This record gives sequence, structure tokens and C-alpha cells, in this order.
Amino acid sequence: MDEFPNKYDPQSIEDHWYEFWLKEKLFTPDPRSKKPPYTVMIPLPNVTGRLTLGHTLNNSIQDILIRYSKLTGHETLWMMGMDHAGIATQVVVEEKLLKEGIKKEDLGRDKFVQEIWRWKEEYATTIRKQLEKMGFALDWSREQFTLSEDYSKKVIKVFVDLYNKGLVYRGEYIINWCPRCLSALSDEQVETEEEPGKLYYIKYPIIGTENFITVATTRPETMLGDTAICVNPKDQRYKKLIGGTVLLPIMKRSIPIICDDYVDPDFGTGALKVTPSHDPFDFTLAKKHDLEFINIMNPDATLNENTKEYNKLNRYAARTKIIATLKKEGSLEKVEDYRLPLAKCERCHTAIEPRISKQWFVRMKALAKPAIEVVKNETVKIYPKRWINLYNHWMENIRDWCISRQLWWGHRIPVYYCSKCCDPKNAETNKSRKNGEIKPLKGMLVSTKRPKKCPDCGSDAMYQDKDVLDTWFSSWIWPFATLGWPNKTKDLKRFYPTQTLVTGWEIIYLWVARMIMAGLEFTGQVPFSNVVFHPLVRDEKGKKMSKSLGNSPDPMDLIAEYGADALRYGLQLITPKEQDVLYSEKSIDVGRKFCNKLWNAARLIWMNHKDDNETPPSQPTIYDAWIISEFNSLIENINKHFANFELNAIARELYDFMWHTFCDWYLEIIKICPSKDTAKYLLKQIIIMLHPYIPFITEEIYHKLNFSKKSILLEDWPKIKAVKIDIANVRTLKRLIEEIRNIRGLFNLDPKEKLSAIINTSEDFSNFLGKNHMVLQGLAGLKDIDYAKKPDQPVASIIIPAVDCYIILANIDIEQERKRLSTEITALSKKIDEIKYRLNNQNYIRKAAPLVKQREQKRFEDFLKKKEGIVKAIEKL
RNA sequence: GGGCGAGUAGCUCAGUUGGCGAGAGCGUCUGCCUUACAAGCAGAAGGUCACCCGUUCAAGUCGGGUUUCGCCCA
Repeated sequence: MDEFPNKYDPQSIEDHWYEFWLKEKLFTPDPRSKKPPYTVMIPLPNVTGRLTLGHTLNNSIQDILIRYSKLTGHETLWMMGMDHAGIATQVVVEEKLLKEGIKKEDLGRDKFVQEIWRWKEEYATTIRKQLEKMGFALDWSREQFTLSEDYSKKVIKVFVDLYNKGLVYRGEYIINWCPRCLSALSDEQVETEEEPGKLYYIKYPIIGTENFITVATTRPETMLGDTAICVNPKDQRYKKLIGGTVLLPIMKRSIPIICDDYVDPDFGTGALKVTPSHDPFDFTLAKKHDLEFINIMNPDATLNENTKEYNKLNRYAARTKIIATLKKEGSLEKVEDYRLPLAKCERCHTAIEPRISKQWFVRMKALAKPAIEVVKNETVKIYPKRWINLYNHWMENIRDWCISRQLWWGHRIPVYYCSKCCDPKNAETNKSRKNGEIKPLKGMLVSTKRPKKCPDCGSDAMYQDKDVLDTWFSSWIWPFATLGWPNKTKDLKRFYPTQTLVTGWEIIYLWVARMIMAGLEFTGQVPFSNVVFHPLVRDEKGKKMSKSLGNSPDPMDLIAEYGADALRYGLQLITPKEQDVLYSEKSIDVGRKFCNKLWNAARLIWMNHKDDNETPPSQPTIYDAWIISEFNSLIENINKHFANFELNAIARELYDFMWHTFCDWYLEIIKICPSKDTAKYLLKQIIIMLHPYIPFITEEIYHKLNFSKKSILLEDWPKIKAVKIDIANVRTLKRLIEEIRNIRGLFNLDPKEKLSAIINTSEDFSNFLGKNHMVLQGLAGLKDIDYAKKPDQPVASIIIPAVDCYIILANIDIEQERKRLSTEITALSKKIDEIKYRLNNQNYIRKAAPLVKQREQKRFEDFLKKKEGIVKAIEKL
């Protein structure tokens, strides 16, 4: 341990310390320990690919909380796991196979799923490696996967339990359908983008007259499935037509004209064509008015046999053909350019096709109610507070959750149908099962185990529902399923409910709200007491980072260049509390410089104080007392910030203290005025406080300095140590040095030139300076100091509270000095007038807090004295 | 159209319940390789706290309005 290079090299130490932590089992908690628990559940990364900068930020925050909690005496558990990420993973693997010329249908379900498992193993390894490189204190011994055999059992149990409680039903509904993935998507998996399109005005002849009614639509091809025209009942233009019939062009069907308040008379022509099977709005309208439903599309968004000659055309080709026909018929009134919001599949960006189909749903209203309550009464606290509004808004307007997906990768729905006596096409259970009344369909069984025989007819031809469950249906039970639920395990008892969930606000509905509901429903407890939302990482121009834009740097590249600690620290420094992060690589460089500074401070202490004690000094100097007192305020602030999850503020305070207080002042002072123990003791305290942010370098320094514990992670968080020495004189001295340095700069003096000074001050402070003149001389660059003497030549004057100091300058520019002092007098006079006005105000005297009044009075007196001093100084010039 | 957030130094942002001379980092400028650190040290310049009105002894901070930008929802 006698090597201590003057440049910090992260690459040479990081891997070693991670192995050390694992070997010492520092990340694996002991369920038998008596310490209070602190549990954090990682927002499970998807196995779709590598981690991004967003993950880096998210996980760094959790690591900071975990390490801080461990240092403050908690038994910590950071639960590791990954998400099978149904649709996302399936799409990625499908695309990969397509590039090799293989279609998933050619492989078949089982082989394709095997293919995904292979992919999963590969990427899980990559992800693990990345998390290790970042230094995260994850408990690898408890690692989970949402599609593991064990975890899957829990997911299936939840489905069956909810079904038995009447909270799961199969129903017909208009859903978001991706014609490429051939699957239902939840509302949250749909992204909307505004795109240029056209608005087509189509004339529908009114039967029994020569007139037309014109409707405007962005999707003319859906007219083949129209079953009504709808207008607003208050719309004067159409009032007489309500109850009439029109002839649907092309299809030559007659359809009714109805009215409803939902129709916006100002949009298009004010008349709406109603296509119940292919538009969510029209679907609701049709249910209300009991209209006919005509499905005109196949699952892949080609038209079906209900469309005559358009059969098998895809939707866009059909649109072109229909427009041509309408033109020929003279039914197309006009076409306008129009920007329309287009719904797309979040994963493959194909335009969504609304579609009526049979899907499985969870009834949400009853689950939401207690979940709203626990946030309101702060059993679950949300940081920052403003996200509560969003949570409440969604929860109060919650809709049933469509949980079936037409995918191959996922938990297969545990519903079995008898091929003899059950027709699943008719399996509509939402009506019969309302109000918790359970009337299972004939020949259908919902069960955790595959049945051998049909419960109704005894046939052994039972087959399982082809669909799988939404990914979020497995992750909403994450906080307790990972701890052993439904078994009452030691882990569950010890670590559940968890303490803090850290996540991005974009999954507040998808995940956070649902976890709260599941926790309450299945464990009777909230899953966590705190939810900390952190911002999104954007690039320098404010663009969201994404793979497709290619603007997200690979954290691994950054680690290779700057080190993991630099990445972690730099990121924390630029992460605001309530705004998105604008990432710039410069900030990582700031992190690197910070690490290097810390490294060198440790190096200095290693060189000069290696053999000191690591305990507080038994005989502190006044400077020791001063730095300990400064450190006390730091501890106080940081503890406060931790309580509010203000990690950015902590990073800033630590930066400022380590660099600008400890290094710039204290370490410089003790080069001149020697001290024992304090530097080493404080270094230890500082690296303990920095450890949650920059674990590698602090562990390295800890060992280089031979501190006593096996790992810095086993240390205790610093506590405030009362200071018994009056340190006011150190503060004045510091101020004096700053002012003298300022003068040096202003007069462009050679830093090597030693100056002479005359100081007039109190007896106490001159006694202090008498003993401490070396510090003043060293740090301000003085040679002689005269006390209680008046300057007899032009000088540069420094007037601060309780000290008048004159710097003797051989070739002083008198005019420059006069100007400087006059400017200062003007500023002071203005300030003095302001304060004077306030001090004399009756309301101020009556109302202001005593502490404020005291401070203002002091300021007033200081300003007056300073002005007086400067006036005298000008006279002497 | 509805909601949320933001506007403070050239840039990115801090600024607790109103109360010290509005701060930091980066950038710019000046001078320094001063024995831990040039990935450094010592300094400087730079602000009508978006705009208007109000509450108050006192407003960057609270209230109302205007405006620009960003995001979410329909």
C-alpha cells in the first residue's frame, strides 16, 4: 500500500471492489438481524436489450438510498429481477428472426418461445454485467424473473383468485389492436402522433328525397361498416332529418339518421358516420342506441367478406379504391388536408386498428378505491407531491384493464375450454358475473392446474386459451411475489411492506398504481411507503432519449472513459428535483474531476497524516474546531435532504464542502498550522458520506488509508460533534484573506510578491493574529504586519466588520483606488438608506421576527462602520 | 379544448415556512506549473429574478392576470 498515484484511475480498481463486496456478501441481508429493514424493489429492467442512461439514473438513486440506509444502521435489501416484457421482447426477437429469413409461424409456438428464451439468457447476462459495472448493491442471491416457473405460479394464482372473486371477466369490447403484432394493446401501450392526412366529405343520399347529407371522415374505408348517421339534436341544419334513412353508397344499404349530444356540430359537417365495429367512439354510441355491428376487417387489417369486392384488400388499398369509386359515382364532395392524431403501436409503430374482440378484463373500480385512500392518508407518500394529482385523476377515472394479449411469449391464461360442450365464441361472462355472481360458462374452467376432464360433460378434450397475460399483470405483484408470497416466508415478514420505490413518472399508471392496488388486494398492506419519481433523461436539445433516435449514449462507454463513480456523480449533479434532466457529457467530466480532487486530498493526507488516529482529535486546534463546526452543518443539511429524497441537493453540498471548504481552506491551513488526527478523521467522515454516490473510489481510499473496518459499507454514518471552542476569529481571518487576495487581483500584483499590511482591530483579534500570523501571511501572501499603526502613505484599504486593513503598495494607482472606494460608498449608502427606512417603520418594529430584527440591526451597524472606514480611507489618499 | 410544469448570469440549474449584499457548475477574461491535484490554484466580469397588477414593514418566493416554451390527456 505504498503506491498512491497522483491521478485517479477508476479502471484499475472498480472491478476488484465489486468482487470484494460480493465475496463479503455485503449486498445480501440477513433476515435474522435485529436492525430495522430497508427494502427497495428494482423497477425490473426488460430483457429486451441493454440498459440506457435512464436506467443508470434510476438505479443510481436506488443504490444511493440502499447504501445510505445500510450506513445508517438498516438491514437493507435491494431486490433484483428482470421482466419478460411480453410484447416488447417478442417483437424484438421476431424482427431478429425475420432478418434471418425465418417467420415465427414457421417455427411454431414452442420453438419460437424457445428462441426467445435463448435471447433472454443472452441479454440477462449483458444486463447483469452492466449493473455490476455501475457498482449497484443488488442482492443477486434473490434474483427473480417474471416468467420463471416459480413466479409464473403466482401470476396464475392471482388470475384465478381474481376470477373467483368475480373481478376477472371475459367480455366483448372495442380494443386497440395492432394488425402487425396481431394483439390487443392496453391504452398505455398506444402512442399518438399527429400526422398529415385528409378529410373526405362524402354525400349519402337521403331516401325518399333528392337531397344528400354530407359526412366528413378521415377513414373512408370504414364506411363499408357504417350502420347509422348521427347528428347533434340541437343542430338546426339536421333537425328535420332525424329519424330518416340514408342509402349507404357502394354498399347500397339503408341506415338510420339518429341524434346524440356527443356529436360535435362544429367538426366537419356536423354529421357523423357511425361505424360501431371500428371506432371506439362509435362503439359506445352504437351500444347506447342499439345499432347493428358489422365487422369489415380481418385481424391483419385487410377487409373481409362483408365488403364484397373489397374482400382481402388491405385498409389503405381499400381506401384508394373507395375514393375512386365515390368520385365516379359523384358521391365525393371534396377532400381537405387535415392533421390527425394517429394512434400507433408503441413497439412496432404500426397504425392501430380499433377492433371488437373477446378479451379478458380486470374490473378495476373496486380495486382503485382503497388505493386512492392510502395515498390520500399518506400511508403511501409520493415525492414530489405534484404527481399525486395525476395519480388521483387516473384512479378516479379508471377503466377496466384488458389483460389478454395475443402473443406467444408470456403467462398463458389459465382458462380451459371443452371442445365438446363449450363454444368459447359465446363465452361472454361479464353480464352473468356482474355483482360478483359466479356462473361459469358451460364447459369452461378457470384453474391453476390443467384439468383432465370437462367438469360438465366429462370429455377429456380440454384445451387452453391461446392468449397470454399482459406483462404488467405479472409485474403488479412484484413487491410481494418476490418475497415468497403466497407463503408466509421469513423474507415476506421481514422485508414487506418495502420502504421506497424509485421510478420514472411515465409508468405511474402502468405500474405504480397497479402495485398499490395489488398490494392492498392480496396482502392487505401497501407495497411501499414512499414513491420517488425521478425525471426523464433527455439530450442537450431536450429530446427524449431513445434507441430509434440513437441519441442515448451507452453507459458502458461512459464508464470506460470516465469511471462509474464519475458517471453516477455527474448524473446526480445535473438531476433537478422537478424537471427533466438535460444530459450532457460535460457533467460526467465534472464528476471525474471531482473524483480526482477527492483522490488527491486523500493522497495529501496519506502523505502527511498516514499515522494519525482516525478518531476525533483529543486536542483540537481552533482550525480543527472550525472545520468540525462547518462539517456539523453539512451533516445536518444532508440528513434533512435525505429525509426528503433531495439527492441532487446532497450531491451539491458534498461537492462544495469537500472541494471549497475542506480542500481549499482546511487542508491549506494545516500545511501551515499543523494539526493531528482531524484531517484523517474528517476524510473518513467525508468518504462515508460520499460513499452512496461514489462507492468505488471511497472504498479504495478507505483501504489506502487503512481505516479499521473491513469495508467502508460497514461504517456508521457521521454524527454531529459538539464544538466547544469559539471559532469566530477563524471566520474573520478567512474573510480578511479573501479581501487581500481580491486586492491582489484588482491591482494585478505578482502572486509571488509579498506585501506589507497594517491592521487596526480589536485586542482579541490582534492577539489571535499574533499567534496565527503564519496562516495569514501564507494564505494572503504577506511579509510584515504592523498593528495599531496608522498608514503614512497611500494604501489600498480593506474595511470589514471589526477589522481595518491597509495594504502598502509601492506604485499604487491612487485614482483607481479612489474610484473603487467611491463606488463602494455609493452602493453602501443605498443599502443603508433602505435598511434605515425599514428599521424606522412602525409595522416592521411590531411585526418582524426578533431574529430578523437582530440581524438587520447588525447589518445596519456593519454597513455604517464600513462606510465610515472607507470615507476615512479616501481622505488619506 | 382540459390539466401539469417551467421562464433567475452567455449555457445548465440551486434558491426551504416571504427576511443576511440573489448562489453553483460550465463557458469567458486576468494572473499563476505555489511540493496533493494544470483533471490544479488565486481572482474578475456577467442578473430589471419573463411581463403587469395586487397583498405585505418586507416578494425571486404569496395571490390575480398576460405571455413564451415543454409535457400529458382528449
